[in-house]
Amino acid sequence: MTPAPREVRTRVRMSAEGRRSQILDAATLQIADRGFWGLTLREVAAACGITEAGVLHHVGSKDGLLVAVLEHRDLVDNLRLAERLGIPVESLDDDPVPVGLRALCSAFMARNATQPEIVRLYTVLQAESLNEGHPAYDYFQSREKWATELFSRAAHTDGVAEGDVAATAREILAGMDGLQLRWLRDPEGVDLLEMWEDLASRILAGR
Amino acid sequence: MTPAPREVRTRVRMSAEGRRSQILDAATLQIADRGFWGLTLREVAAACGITEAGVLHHVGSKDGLLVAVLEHRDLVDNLRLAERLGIPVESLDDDPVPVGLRALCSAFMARNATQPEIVRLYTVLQAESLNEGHPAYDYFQSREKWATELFSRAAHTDGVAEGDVAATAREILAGMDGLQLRWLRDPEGVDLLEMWEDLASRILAGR
DNA sequence: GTCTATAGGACGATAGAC
DNA sequence: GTCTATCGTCCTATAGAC
Repeated sequence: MTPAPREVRTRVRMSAEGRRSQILDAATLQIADRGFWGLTLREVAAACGITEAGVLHHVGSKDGLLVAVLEHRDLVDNLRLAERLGIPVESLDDDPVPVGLRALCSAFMARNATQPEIVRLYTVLQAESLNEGHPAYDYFQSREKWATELFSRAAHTDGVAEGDVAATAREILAGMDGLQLRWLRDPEGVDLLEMWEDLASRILAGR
Repeated sequence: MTPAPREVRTRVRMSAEGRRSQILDAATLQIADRGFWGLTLREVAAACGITEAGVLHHVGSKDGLLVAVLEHRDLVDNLRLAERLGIPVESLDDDPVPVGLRALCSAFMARNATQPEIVRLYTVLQAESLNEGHPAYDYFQSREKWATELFSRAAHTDGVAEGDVAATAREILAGMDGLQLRWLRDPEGVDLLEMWEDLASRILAGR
């Protein structure tokens, strides 16, 4: 018997940037599937056609991979949101925000409806990171604060009564998360945007 | 130097029932902290003062442990809910339900407010199990169905317009999940029941 | 009912060659 | 920039003694 010839797979050569973004994409999917504790460098490496050492070269550590994924999402998703609103990204941080609460909400949900995998990523990590020991604990604490303030500013722009602003923002964020959960569990059976518009009307009625 | 005497720890003898319930309690806390993928038999065993083999003797496998935890919660939590409503557990399955929607919701949330660790358990598993490969996928699919039907029947009892029943139930469940998430992230900063009563009023206004 | 012992992998990470 | 090789650890599960 002649020994099977050592298979020399032609590996794809990539630029550092290209490889890194391929790694982030693979990790994003796997975190959405199994959360951070279920993420393995091995599977990410396999999906990219390189070794675990290769992955670590680009992101440093498993924690570093998570951070990189979240930073990348912040960048991309804020851009997509601003695009839908027809405003520059930076003005999301302006006070007052150049857009009303209802328009902001709709843009948010319309964007999310186009990327279920990303919504699932956030849903899983948001729950997992309720524990202080989770590497994304701080990230999600400040993300919640950021979102609350953004929606509060938009509520203010819309003329919602002063005392109601914080509660309104909280109810909106809560409703979004809850509806998205149901949409992810049964994407065919429910229409995210239709559910949202109905709930939003009720939350905002009379304020 | 005399060698340190071999420490013979007096192990606590327990009945099978007692040990099993100790195991379920320990697993409940760890799943709430790290989800199913982060759960390890080692830590559960350590918390109970026995070995991994000891844990497996009682629950068969890691999957079996998760199932046992969820079945135990169903039993206990439904009892606590029925108690608050002043009805027997079985009548939760009656049609019509002997209780109105608003009362059902309030009892639900009042019970949950007393057990944050359990709420966290469900929050984490509900997100993790969005993936079909998760051992609790089926459980949460049927739990969602069960809850939707329960709240729909209560809505019907309350006289909510026929066409609105399903949407109402969905919005209520979504709102509960979303508010609980915020409460778990900042238990001191927000009042779960106060937030809920305000949101519930808005969801139910005019139906 | 719980133990010891162990199998048999999977995991994250590092060092150093190419 | 990616590899091979390896370390040391953690993991679930089984077999069989006590």
